[in-house]
Amino acid sequence: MALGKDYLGQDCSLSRGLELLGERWTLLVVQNALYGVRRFSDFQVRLDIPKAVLSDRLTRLTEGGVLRKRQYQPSPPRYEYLLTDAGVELWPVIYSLSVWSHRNIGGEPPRLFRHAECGSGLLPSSDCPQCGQVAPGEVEMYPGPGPKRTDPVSRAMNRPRRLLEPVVPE
Amino acid sequence: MALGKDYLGQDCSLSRGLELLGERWTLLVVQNALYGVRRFSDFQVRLDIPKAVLSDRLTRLTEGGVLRKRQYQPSPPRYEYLLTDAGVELWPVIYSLSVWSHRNIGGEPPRLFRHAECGSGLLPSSDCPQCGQVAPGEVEMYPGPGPKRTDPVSRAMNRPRRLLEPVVPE
DNA sequence: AGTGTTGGTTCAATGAACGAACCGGGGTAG
DNA sequence: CTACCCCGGTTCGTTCATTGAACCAACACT
Repeated sequence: MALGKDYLGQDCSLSRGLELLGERWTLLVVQNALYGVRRFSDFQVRLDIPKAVLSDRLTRLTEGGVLRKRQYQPSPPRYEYLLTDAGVELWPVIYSLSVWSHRNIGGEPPRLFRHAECGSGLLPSSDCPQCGQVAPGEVEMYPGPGPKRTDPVSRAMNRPRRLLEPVVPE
Repeated sequence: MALGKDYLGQDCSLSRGLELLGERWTLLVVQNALYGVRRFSDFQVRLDIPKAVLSDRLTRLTEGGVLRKRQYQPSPPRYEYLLTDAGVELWPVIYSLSVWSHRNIGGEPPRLFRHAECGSGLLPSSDCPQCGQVAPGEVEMYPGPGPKRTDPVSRAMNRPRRLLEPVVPE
C-alpha cells in the first residue's frame, strides 16, 4: 500500500484503518497474536508467509501502535511482538469477521470460543449471551471440528487455552 | 489474490473471509453499498478507483454472494449492485472496524450513526445501548464533523438518511 | 571448528493495481 | 440523419507489491 498509492482522498475512518490493517496477511498476523503467537519464527511457521512480508507487516503494525516489540532476553538477543491495548481491541472485529465467514462461506472452524467464567459460546459481537461484554482474557479457545495444521506452533495452539496466553511450542 | 496465491494452507474461517473481502478496495465497496451506493459509475466517482479494479471487485463480490446484480431498466440497459442478506450482515464488521480506526488512528468522522427509533448513538458492536440489537435499516446516518468529499454522490450521501437507502445524486 | 537457531535482508521473477485510451448500445439535440 | 453524451464496462503498457530462494550476523552448543 505504501506511500502515494494509498486510500487518500477517502474521507472515512475505515479507509485509514485499512491503510494499516488492510494489506495481505496483516489481519492474520493480528489474529495469531491474539491466539498467543509472539515470536517472528512462530508467526512464520504458523502462517507460511514470506519472511520479507512478515518483517514488513510486524514493522508496520508496530509503527501503527497495534504491536509492541520487546526484547525478552539479552543474550542471544531475542524479541517478541506483543499486542498493545489498541491491538487487543481488534478482537471483536476479527471474531465477528470469522463468524461471518463461517456462516456465509462455510468450512468447519478448527477452534471454538467460549466465555471462560460461564462456559457460554460467544455471540458474533464477541459478547457473552449470559454476562454481556467479555474481555479477551476471559475468552477460552478450544479445538473445534475443522481441520488443523500440524506444525508445532499450531499443535501448541490446539490445547484449550485463553486468548493472549503465550504459545509455547515444543 | 486470485488462484494459486491465496491463503490456502490456513485453517481458519478468517482466511476464507479475507480471500473474498481482504483485497484492496473490497471492504470500501461494501461500505458504500451499505451507504446506499448501487451503480457502477457512482462507486467509481465516490471511491476514485480504477474501473478495471472496480469491475473485478463487483464481480467477485457478486460471485461470493455479497452483492447481487440487477438490471433496473430495460432500455438503455442499466444495472445496479444490491447487497444480499449476507452482505448486509457485514455492517457490524465494517462499523466496528471504523470505530476502532477512529479511536486508534484518529481523524474526524464525516458521518455519524444513531438508532433511528430512539436517537441513541451506537456502541462499537453496532448495537444500541438502549434497545440492544439494531437492524441496519434502523440505523440513521447524518453528517459528522470530519471532512467530506464534494463529488455529487458524496454530497447526496451527506444528507441524513437510513443505511441501505439508495443514493440519488443530482 | 563446525552446526544450529533466531531474526532478519537482498534479489530476481511473478502477479496485481493503476490510469489512460478505447468501445458499444442506446439516448438526445440540432 | 448526424453528432455528441452517458453508462458500464474492456484493453493495455507501466508501476508497485508479493513471492520464494539465497544469504547473513549474532550467539549457543558440541
